[in-house]
Amino acid sequence: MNTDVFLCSNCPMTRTMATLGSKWKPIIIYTLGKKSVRFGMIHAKMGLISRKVLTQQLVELEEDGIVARQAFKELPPRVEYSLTPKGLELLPILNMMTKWNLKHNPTVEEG
Amino acid sequence: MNTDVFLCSNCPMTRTMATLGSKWKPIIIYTLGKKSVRFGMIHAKMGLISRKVLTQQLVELEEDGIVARQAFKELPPRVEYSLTPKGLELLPILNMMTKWNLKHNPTVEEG
DNA sequence: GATTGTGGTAACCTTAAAGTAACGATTATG
DNA sequence: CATAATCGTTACTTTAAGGTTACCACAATC
Repeated sequence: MNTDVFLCSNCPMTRTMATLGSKWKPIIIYTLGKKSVRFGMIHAKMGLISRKVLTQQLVELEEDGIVARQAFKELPPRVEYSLTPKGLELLPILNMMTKWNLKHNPTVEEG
Repeated sequence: MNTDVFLCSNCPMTRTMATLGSKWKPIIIYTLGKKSVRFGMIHAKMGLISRKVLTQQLVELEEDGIVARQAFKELPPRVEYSLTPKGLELLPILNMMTKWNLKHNPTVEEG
């Protein structure tokens, strides 16, 4: 019988979850999709996220090479975010998660 | 231009992340794989998780229909956990996440 | 009658993530 | 010189997740 202990710190799945597994990151990635989107527009689309947290998450996503940030030297400032190739490759995974959920969870109507 | 606000509460991806996106759940699912595994064995394999948290996560996974719990009427007690069909369908998704990470993140050797 | 093995539970504490509210920089506009 | 627009930052508070320790039930064994 296999009794090897699973080593979290070195597990690619755990690292992926550590990268994506926050409340907002998957939604940010989905919101960006294949487009380049301004900070204010991301914020508006996501509705309830605070600007502080959105900034934080975007910085982390950029550090992880998932999102690219492009700042234009204009005033008032304009900053656009888009997915890198690495980030784009997450879209099919997020899509599978969506399909899995739709298949197994009957849609809940609230309110 | 599309300015629709994204509704998190009704988003299948967000619901999926809410279901899976904890520190331990993906590892539990991966540890179970296609087998039926005793509580103590899961705990031993996962190394650092506390029994309290493991119990908690297993209860939630069972409530979400991802894991099945089978208690044998023996003493000392024996309880085995396994993935339901719904849970088994997560394995390829977790696998894609693993592949994505291995492709993009050079393995880090620590210690 | 003390010890072992198994799958838990209960009470409490710590830490990490997220939320809130106010402010900063810069230029154009009125 | 006050206001608006845009993308932030800073300091502080709240909330949720996870961790720690000790305990319980029950039968078999010594």
